[in-house]
Amino acid sequence: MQKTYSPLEFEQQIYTWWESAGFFRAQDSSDKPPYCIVIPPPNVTGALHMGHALTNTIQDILIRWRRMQGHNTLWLPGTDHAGIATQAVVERELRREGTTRHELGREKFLERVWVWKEKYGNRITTQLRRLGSSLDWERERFTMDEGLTRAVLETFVRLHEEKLIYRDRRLINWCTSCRTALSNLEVEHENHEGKFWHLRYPLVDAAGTPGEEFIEVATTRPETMLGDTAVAVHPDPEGELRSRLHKLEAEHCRNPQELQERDEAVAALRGILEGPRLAELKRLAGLIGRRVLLPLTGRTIPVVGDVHADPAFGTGAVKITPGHDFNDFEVGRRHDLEIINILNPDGTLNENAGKFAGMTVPASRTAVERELDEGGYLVKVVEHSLDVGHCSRCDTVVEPFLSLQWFVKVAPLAASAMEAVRSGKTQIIPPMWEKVYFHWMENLEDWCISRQLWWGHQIPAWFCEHGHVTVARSTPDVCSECGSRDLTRDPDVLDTWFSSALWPFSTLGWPDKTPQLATFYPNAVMETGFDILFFWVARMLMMGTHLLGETPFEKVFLHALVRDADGRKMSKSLGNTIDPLDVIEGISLEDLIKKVEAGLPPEAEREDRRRRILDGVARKYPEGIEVHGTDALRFTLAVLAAQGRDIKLDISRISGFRAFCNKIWQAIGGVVLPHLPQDPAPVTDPAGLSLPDRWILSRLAQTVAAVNPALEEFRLNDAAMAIYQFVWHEVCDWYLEMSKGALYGRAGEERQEAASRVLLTVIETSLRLLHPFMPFLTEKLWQELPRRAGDPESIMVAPYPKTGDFTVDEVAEHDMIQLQEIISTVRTIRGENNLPPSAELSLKLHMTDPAAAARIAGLTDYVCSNLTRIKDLEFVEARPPVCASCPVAGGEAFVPLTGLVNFEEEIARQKKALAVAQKDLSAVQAKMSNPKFTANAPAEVVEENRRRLEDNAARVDKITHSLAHFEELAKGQG
RNA sequence: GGGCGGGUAGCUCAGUCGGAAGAGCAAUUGGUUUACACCCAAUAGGUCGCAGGUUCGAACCCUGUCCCGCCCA
Repeated sequence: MQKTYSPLEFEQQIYTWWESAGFFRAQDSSDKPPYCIVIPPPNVTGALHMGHALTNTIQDILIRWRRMQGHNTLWLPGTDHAGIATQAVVERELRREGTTRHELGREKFLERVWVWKEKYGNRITTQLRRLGSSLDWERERFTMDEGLTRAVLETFVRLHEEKLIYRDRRLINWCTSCRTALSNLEVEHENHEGKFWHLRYPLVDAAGTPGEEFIEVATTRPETMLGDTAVAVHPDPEGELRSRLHKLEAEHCRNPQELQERDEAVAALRGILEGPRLAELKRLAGLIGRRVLLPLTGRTIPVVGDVHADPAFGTGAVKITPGHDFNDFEVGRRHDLEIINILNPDGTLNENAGKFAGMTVPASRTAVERELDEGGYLVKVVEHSLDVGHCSRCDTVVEPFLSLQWFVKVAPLAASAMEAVRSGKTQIIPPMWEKVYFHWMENLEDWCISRQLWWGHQIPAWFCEHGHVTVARSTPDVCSECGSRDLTRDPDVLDTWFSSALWPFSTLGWPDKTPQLATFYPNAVMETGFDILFFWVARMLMMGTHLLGETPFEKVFLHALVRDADGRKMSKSLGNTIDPLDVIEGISLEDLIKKVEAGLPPEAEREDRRRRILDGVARKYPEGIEVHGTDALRFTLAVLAAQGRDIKLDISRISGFRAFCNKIWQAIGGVVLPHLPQDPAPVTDPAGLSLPDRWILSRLAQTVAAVNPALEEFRLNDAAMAIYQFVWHEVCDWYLEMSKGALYGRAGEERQEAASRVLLTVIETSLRLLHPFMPFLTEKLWQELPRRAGDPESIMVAPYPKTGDFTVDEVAEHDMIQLQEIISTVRTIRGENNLPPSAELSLKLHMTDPAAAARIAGLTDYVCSNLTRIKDLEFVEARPPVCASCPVAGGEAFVPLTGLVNFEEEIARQKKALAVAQKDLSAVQAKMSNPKFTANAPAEVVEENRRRLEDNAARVDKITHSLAHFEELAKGQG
C-alpha cells in the first residue's frame, strides 16, 4: 500500500473492475425488494458540472446503500436529446463550414446531428463514471431511441384521441432567435426600465374624416401601433371607480402602515372621481362605437368598451393589438376584432407594417416614434418600468406571436397528478415544495408542445390538401377524414420535455408491458433539482398518473442549487464555474485560466471585464486546484446536500474532507494493517474486553443507529457527519490512542489479539458505513483487509451495517466519559500553563466518590499514557502543595507545578473558571428556586437540574478553595 | 401585486419532543508523542435580525416588523 493517500492511482481502476464484474446490474425480476431511480438525463451536448456531481452523488449514495441492504437496485442511466441546445451546436458547426441547415435539408441535417451525437454524446456518460456512479450501463437510454420514440408517439396519439392534445391558432411566446414557439415556462420575466409613450389618435366622423377630437393612449411598445385594431375604454368608469373605492374603504387594516397605504389609495381614487379626470373618462366612454384614425397607416379602427381598460391607470384608454399582446388578444376575441400580425418569424417587421417592413423591432421603434412625433401624434414620453419576457435559452426578448400550434390540455392531467401528492402516494421532500407544487398546478395554462425545430420527435400528424388532420402511430396512407392520399407530415417537433415527461416508464419499456416495468414502476425515488419541479417533475407526475394509472415515483427528493463561494450562480460567462473534474484530478493555474477564458462569451472580449474575471481566478486559485479525488468531492456534496435552496461551494471545504480521506488512509495503513489479529472474525461479544474496546463498540452501535434512519429520511448530511465524527474523533482521536499500548503488545498477547480484533471490526464496519459516500477509498482499503471464506468480492455488495449488529453499552460509555474528563483536565492544565510535553508531570486525584476512585484506579494505565504524558498517578487525601487543580466528577484533580509555572497565570486561569462556574450555578439556582418550575417541569428535567445544582455548587466550592490556596502561595512567594 | 425560503461564532452552515447554543473552516497558543503537519493538544469567539406574546422555561410556538434571496403574475 502507498504511504500517502493518492486517489488518482486507484479510483478509475476500481470503477472499471466494478463495471466489468457486473456489480451495477439490476435483475428484471427478483425476490429482493426493488429499488429504482432513473437518472435525470443530462443533455447529450452537456459537460459535467457541479449540479450533475451533486445529483449523481446523492443518487449513488441512495443506490449503493440500498444495494448493500440487499435491494434489487436499478439506477438507470441515459441522456436527453435536448432539442434546441443540440440543434444549435450542430448549426454552429455548419456555420463554420459556411453552410446552413436549410441548405443541407432536413434529412441530411438530422444525419449530421446523429453523427455528432455518436461522436460527442458519450462525453457526459464517461464523466459520470468518473464520479463513481453505479449506474446499470447496459440499460442506458436516449430520449430519441427507437423505444422511447415509440412511447412518445403512443402518448401523443392517445392524448389526441382523448382530446387532451389539440391544435389551435393563438398567441404563443416566440423566440426570434431560436425561431420557435416556447412554452410559458421557457420564458423568463425580467423587470426593465422602459418608457411609456403617450400617443393620440384622432377621432373620425362617419365619413372617415379626422376632426379636432383625440383619444390619448399610452403604450410601452409604440411600434406595435402598426398592428392596432381597436382602442378600448372602460364603459362605466365612474361605476368601476366607485366600486373600487367601496371595497377599499371596507378593507380591514391591521397596522398603521396598511392604513396609510389604504388611505393613499382612497385619496387617489377620490382625486379622480372628484377632479377633472372623471369628465375625461366619461367623454371616453361616450366615444364607444366611434372610430379613430390609426396614424401612419391610414386605417381607421373602432373604439370599444372593455373592462380591460383601467380607468385609474395611464390615460384611461388603451390601444388594442390582438396580434402582439396576450391581454389584447383576449379583448380582440371578446369584440371579434381583426388580428394583424406585423412580425416575421425572425423578429423583423413584415409587409403589414407598410414602409417599416424589414426593420428590426428596435429600429422600427425609433422610426415609428419619429414619424408619430412629426405627425403631431406623440404627446409625451415618460419613464416606466415593465416586465419583459426573455428566452430562457438565448435570452432574446420573446415576442407574443400569432401562430398555429399544438397544445396539451393540462387541467385534467394536473388533477390526477395533484391527487398523487395529496394522497401521499408520492411524497415530496423537503415538504415545503409540496406547497409550491400545488400552487403551480392549480394555476396551469395549456402547454404549447410544438417547436419549429428539426431535431426532436416529429409530430405524428399529417395534413391533406383540404387541411384535415390525421394523427397516427405510423405514417398513414390516406386522410382519416376525406381519404386523400396527398398527405404532408407536420414538420414541427415536440418540446423536449414532452419526452422527458415519460422518462420514468419509457425507459422501462412502456408502452409494452415488460418485466422491468412491472418490477420497477413506480420508481422508488426521483431525485433532482428544485429548479425543474415544474418543467419535469410535475409533468412526469401528470403523464405517469394518466397513462399508467399509477404515480411514477414514491418519493421526490429535491436538492438545492450549487453556487460559487460567494453565492453567485455558477456560469461560464461569469467565469466562476468549478469543474468537478478539476477538483477531482487537479488543474494548474495556467490550464485553469485557459479554460475559464474559453468559456467567456464574446461580449467579454472587452478587455477590462475579461481581465477582471481572469485576475479573480488567479487570486482565488494562485496554485491552481490540487488533486482532491472523487471521494472527497462526493463526501463534501453529501454534507452540503441538506441545505435549503443554495449550496455555496468552496474548495476549502473539499480540502477539509480530503484530509478526512487521508486520515482514514493513514489509520488503516499505519495502524490497522500492521496489527492484524490472528482471528479476523468480527467481535460482537464485549465480554472480557477492555473499557476502550467496549466503549468503541458501543459508539459504533450508536453511529450505525444514527446513520440508517438519517439515510431513510434523506438527511445525508447527518449520516455523513455522524460517520465523520465517529471515525475521526472517536476512533482515531481516542480509541486508537488508547489502544496503542495493547496493540503494540505492551499488555500481553491476549490483550493484543483482543484489541486488534476490535479495531479490525470497528474499521471494517466503518468502511461499509462509509462506502456509499466514498466508494473508491472504502473499496481500496477494504480489499487490503483480511478476507474470510464466503466474504463478498467487493465492499459494494457487502451488507450494510444495521442497528442490532452491535449493542450499546451504557456502562462503558459512562465510565469512558469519566476517564476522558480526567485526561482532558490534564491536557487543559498543560495547555493553559504552556507546559511543554517534555515537562514531567504527576497527577494527584482527591476523590470523594469511592466508586469513581475505584474505576479510575483500574484505568491508571490509560491516564498515565501517551494521552496525557503523565508519569505517575496517586490518590491523595488532601490537597497537595503548589499545584494546578481542576474539579472532576466525584473529586478533584491536582497537577503539582513546583518550578514549572508562575502563579499569576494559574490564578488568572482559576478566576476565569470560577466566573464560568458561578454563572452556571446561579442560572440553575434561579431555576430551582422557582416553585413553578419544580411544579410544572417534567420530573426528569427537575432531577437533571437538581444534579446540576449540586455539581455546580461543588465546582464553585473547589475552585474557590483552590484559588484561595494559590493566592496564598503567590503572597508567600511575593 | 401574490407566494415561498432564509437571517444562529469572523466565514459557510447544523440545530427533529420547547429543557445548559453546535460542527467545519478561519483565528490564537503550544507541539519532530514510532498512522497521519492533509497531523495532535489547548484556547478564544454568540443580544440565535428586531419588538411583543404564550409558557415554569423559547433559537424552536404565536403576532408584528426590518433585511436578503427565489418563484409566479
